[in-house]
Amino acid sequence: MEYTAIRPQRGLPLYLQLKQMIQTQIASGVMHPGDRVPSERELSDRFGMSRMTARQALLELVREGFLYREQGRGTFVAHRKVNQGLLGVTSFTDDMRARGVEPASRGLEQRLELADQEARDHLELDLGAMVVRLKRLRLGDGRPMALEEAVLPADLVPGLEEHSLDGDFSLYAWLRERNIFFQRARQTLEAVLANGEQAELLGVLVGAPLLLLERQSYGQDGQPLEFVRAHYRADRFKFFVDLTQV
Amino acid sequence: MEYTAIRPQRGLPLYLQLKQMIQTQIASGVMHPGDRVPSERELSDRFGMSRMTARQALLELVREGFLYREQGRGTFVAHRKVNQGLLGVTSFTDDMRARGVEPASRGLEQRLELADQEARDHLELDLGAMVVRLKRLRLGDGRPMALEEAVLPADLVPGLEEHSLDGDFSLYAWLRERNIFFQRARQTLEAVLANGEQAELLGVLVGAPLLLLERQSYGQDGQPLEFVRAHYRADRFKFFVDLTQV
DNA sequence: TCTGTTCGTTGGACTAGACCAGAGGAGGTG
DNA sequence: CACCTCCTCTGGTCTAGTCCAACGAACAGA
Repeated sequence: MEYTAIRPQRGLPLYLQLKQMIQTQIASGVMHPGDRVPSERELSDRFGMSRMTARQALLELVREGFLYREQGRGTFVAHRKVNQGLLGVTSFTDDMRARGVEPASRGLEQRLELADQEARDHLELDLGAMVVRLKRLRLGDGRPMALEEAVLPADLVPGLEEHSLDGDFSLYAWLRERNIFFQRARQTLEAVLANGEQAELLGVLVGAPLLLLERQSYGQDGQPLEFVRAHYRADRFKFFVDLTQV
Repeated sequence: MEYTAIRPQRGLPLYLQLKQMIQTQIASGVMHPGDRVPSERELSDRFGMSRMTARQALLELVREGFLYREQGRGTFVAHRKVNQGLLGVTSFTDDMRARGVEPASRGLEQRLELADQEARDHLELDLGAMVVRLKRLRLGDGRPMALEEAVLPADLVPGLEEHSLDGDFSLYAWLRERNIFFQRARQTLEAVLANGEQAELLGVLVGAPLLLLERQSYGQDGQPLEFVRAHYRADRFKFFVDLTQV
């Protein structure tokens, strides 16, 4: 753990500053899963805060899944990546890997464009705002699994429209590297029938059953970060949702 | 808020005792949604504990969705019932009501029986254990929406096998009244085709698309509480999942 | 070599205070 | 009457300690 000065932001609570510092170190790769985080007493000594304050930062990170604690041993960086940053959803990548299938993607569309009505509604943007639109074909072991279209506010993701979408590119990992985390999401899941374009790209017959997922994700300040619409091949896909009360 | 003595259970942390007391009062109907809970200072005075200890109990209940707080005003009993007790899933009842459809049920099977292999696996039971099996047809505005089969350990739900399943009976409400809460759940969702029995009961053609949901729920001690397998009419059903990082 | 015991470290629980900021009611003033 | 100020209540943050329980390493003895 780096020895950084703490009071960089006046006005922001101490425990939040410490929390963000640790969160950044995990996200940036300074600390790895399994690494021990300094103890409550060590942090409070080092940063000149009381133990309860350091404790509050650690407990929040534990609740959010970034750390885990073992009495008598210490506090450690969590292995599971909180399902790509959001409790409860399993991402395409996670789900595929969990079933021993190698995930990949093929970029279909990728452009910076003027937000249309639907995008403005979902992302709470004003007329004239720009968005980045990504359309990808998701593959599992090389076979088509899903068709996914994501729209993000352009000013939040500069450079995204030029990044390669092929191979094992993960949008969530890309965002995480830039310290953009999801805080909340609203997702719907339903069954629909494949239209011509979808059928062709996914390699099924027109009228085949597809799982349609729509997700609206919000960032840490509550601002909309992305809107996703994905069509999954019903015969090759099953959703897992892990739900925790705490 | 009732003035109950606090140290009824030695060994159990004070803040957990307070938390359980408040939780019980909400579940039992002593306190209603919107009611103000005593302030941190009032609770600490009344029960002879420090403010931080009372605070810990309140904050945990806030995190679990039973209470909400407003700075300068107070702490209140939450209106939303955390989606029938579990963050993230919308229950059949909630989802129907949200769409302005009146939910109802028709009991199909209901019996106390020896747990079969599958039930023992899902509920972590020993050979010879008994389970309660409930099979219901779920209706929305009188029309068939889903076929639901739930299996619960018999010793945890005495009397359930004799309770009427028809009308607006809610299993989760029944459990809540007995202070049985879910703590964790694992759910899968996939698309399947209707077989003969399902098609007849749901009023669709054989081969029609259905959404198959399987859920395994765990109680506050981590013991399995129920296993549910439900088939939803794809044309009439859409799942909502609200996901929160905190 | 194995088997306890001791001891330092960690997280868990708890105390008794402090100051701040937001909400809202009680009064006073125009 | 309408408006403003002040005072009290609330939760939010923070301090500087205490004692306990679990873990594990170092150590001592059979």
